Amino acid sequence: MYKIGELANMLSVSTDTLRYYEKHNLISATTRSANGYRLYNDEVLQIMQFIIRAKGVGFSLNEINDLLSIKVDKASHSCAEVKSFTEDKLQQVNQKIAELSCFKDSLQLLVNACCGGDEEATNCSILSALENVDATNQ
Amino acid sequence: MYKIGELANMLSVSTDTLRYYEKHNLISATTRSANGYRLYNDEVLQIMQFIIRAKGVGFSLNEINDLLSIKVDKASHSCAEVKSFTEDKLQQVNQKIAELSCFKDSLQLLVNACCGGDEEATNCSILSALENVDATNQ
DNA sequence: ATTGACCTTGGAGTGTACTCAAAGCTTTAT
DNA sequence: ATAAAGCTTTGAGTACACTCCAAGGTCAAT
Repeated sequence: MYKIGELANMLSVSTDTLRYYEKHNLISATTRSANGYRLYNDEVLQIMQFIIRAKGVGFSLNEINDLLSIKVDKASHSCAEVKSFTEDKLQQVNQKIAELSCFKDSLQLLVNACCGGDEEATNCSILSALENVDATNQ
Repeated sequence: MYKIGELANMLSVSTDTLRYYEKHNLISATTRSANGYRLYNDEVLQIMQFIIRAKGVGFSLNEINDLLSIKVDKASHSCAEVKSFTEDKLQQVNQKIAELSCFKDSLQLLVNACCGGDEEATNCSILSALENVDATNQ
């Protein structure tokens, strides 16, 4: 079990951030010690890693909350709802991947163009590089 | 040339947003009409599309500004700097793609598990699905 | 000529996601 | 035993990215 400072350290976030996420129901302390200190187990560590990743790719804390609340439960009456919600998110993720692939290709073009050929710099900005990528990729 | 309302409409953003981006040097009006109205050409449209995409995958306006300012210029003395900056961004993008791929696989697992097999729901949350994906993908 | 939809600027207000400070209790180290 | 570091809560402050409002000028249609 980790104290809040230990967990914060492992994740490179502040203790304030962990308390903020608790307040907004993204995580909760596994238990409290006799003196009232928050104690966390590895599951919370894992959830936090998920949250940090999801934030990094542009999901808001609300959206992350939605993602975390996805439960495929045999007994659930709302299985169809869960499925359609998850499918929506899947499509969002696919869209993000497609956009990032465009970025990647254009950045790669820039890297290749720069300092590569001495004589010609065919792409002089990320926009002109994107133009090339857009043209060939779609 | 488009007036601000026309451009905003094409992009599904507000005119306030366009003025906000101008104030923060992400875009600028191509010219002004005699009466002081902002007028935009297709280049600005393209830049805005880039900004919207980049925002969608988690880049801040400051980072987007950095991306937009990448210029591979034969005459530039800082070609090496540009190259290394671009390579850094490329790595960031690759990282984001890798994380999204994890998300994608785990969401796909959830979609498949839900309402698919009548008897078994092997993955009951995005976290347990992610566990499976992490284990097999890395 | 006047109504309504559009544009201008400047400045205030909002939501999200932290971040810091105050006042006080607990633990660890010297 | 005392100081430093770490924990608690509550509440205020900050940065980012808009979003809205006020006061006024412009344009197209009736």
